[in-house]
Amino acid sequence: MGLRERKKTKTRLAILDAALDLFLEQGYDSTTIDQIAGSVEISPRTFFRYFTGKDHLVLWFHDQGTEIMMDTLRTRPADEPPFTSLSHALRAVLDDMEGSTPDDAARFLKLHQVLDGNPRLVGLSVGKAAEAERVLAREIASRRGVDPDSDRLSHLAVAFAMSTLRVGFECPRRDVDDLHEIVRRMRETIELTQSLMRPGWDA
Amino acid sequence: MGLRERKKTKTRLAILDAALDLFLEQGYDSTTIDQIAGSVEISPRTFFRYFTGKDHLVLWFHDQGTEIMMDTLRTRPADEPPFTSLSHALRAVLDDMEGSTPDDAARFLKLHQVLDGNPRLVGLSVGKAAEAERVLAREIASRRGVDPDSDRLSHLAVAFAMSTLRVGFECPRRDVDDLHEIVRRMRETIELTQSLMRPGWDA
DNA sequence: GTAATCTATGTCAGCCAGTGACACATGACA
DNA sequence: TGTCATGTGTCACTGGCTGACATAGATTAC
Repeated sequence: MGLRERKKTKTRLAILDAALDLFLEQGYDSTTIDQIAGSVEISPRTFFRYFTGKDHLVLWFHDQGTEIMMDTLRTRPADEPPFTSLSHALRAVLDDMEGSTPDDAARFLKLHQVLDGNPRLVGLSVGKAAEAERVLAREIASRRGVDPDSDRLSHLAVAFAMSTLRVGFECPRRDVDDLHEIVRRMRETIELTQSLMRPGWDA
Repeated sequence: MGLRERKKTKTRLAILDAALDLFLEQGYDSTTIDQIAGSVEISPRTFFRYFTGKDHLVLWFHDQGTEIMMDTLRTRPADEPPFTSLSHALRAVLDDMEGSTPDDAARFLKLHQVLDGNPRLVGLSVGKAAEAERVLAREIASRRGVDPDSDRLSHLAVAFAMSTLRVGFECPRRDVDDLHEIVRRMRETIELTQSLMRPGWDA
């Protein structure tokens, strides 16, 4: 990896860290792009070359998450029941979280805090997830050999899977200072969901 | 109802109709507040006294929907299983839709079209619904006598209910020109969800 | 009917997010 | 070392949104 590349990832992380700290200090809404750019000594214009917008600072992990899920889905056997495949995909995301570096873990915890203090951001995050849902649902539907646009079961399965992850993520409304604790609750929630469904519902 | 009041609702609907038409003509993103305000001959400043922002023009129905759901929930017996109560709440929303005036129905169909052509707006809508979910989940949890902040079953039940409504709403990806058709599919989806769950799962 | 009041609206000035265009500087590579 | 590619800053601009203030219109009391 060349110097250029290294510098870029360094800048990207610097922006992210500065932004998360500012969000925690003074709130998301009252933090301006100018402030963030100022604290890492780049021009505001440059900020937008690293993140598509202010939102992106708080939604970037979706990019990673849906990529992992799609990759996992593709490796699962085609005749596996959809929700089983999805569970594996969910767990792959959680595995990735648990394997992250201490720095990444710290970022994730800060992000969790920021989201926790701002319902509107949670809404944005859910909205972002919904866009991913459509992609996943199409994948599931085509694996099952049904119409990707109108098969309700595929869409429901994906929606339930994402809801599960989300509820697991936000449900401990108290302060959390450990990434593994969060992941543990998300795993628990996956099992809870499985126990709520009729056996073979997604066959 | 005084003259003042009547004039206000008239203006509100005029704004909404003008906006929806503009969105359909030239797209949501390329329509400006100035254009909308101009076409109903009010100042842009006044626009923001009727709608909180451009988003609101496309999310207003959530206000109505969650209000109906909350009202319905409160009238249900306290010992009823949560998802049963929620199903009634969902159906109350659908009943309200079916009972709407032809003008309202037309607005709703236009809205459906606008959303259909813009994934980002769907994301916004889902995000808005997620904010309502929290309120509903707290209501459900307190009815069940459990901690509104940490009871995962309540949150899951609400999340599943809202997912059901959403999938029913968006799943017919083709053109729809009949409100009843949409409502019918949403009802079908509620029943589909019920058939997927383990009997007594929410007891 | 008139006066006092309350409220909806328009005007103005301004902040912040986000984008395109262009010039410049810095790393990559022959 | 020179050439090319790519990242960065500056500038100018659009559009969403808000606060402050003055005014025009509706409401209420007398």
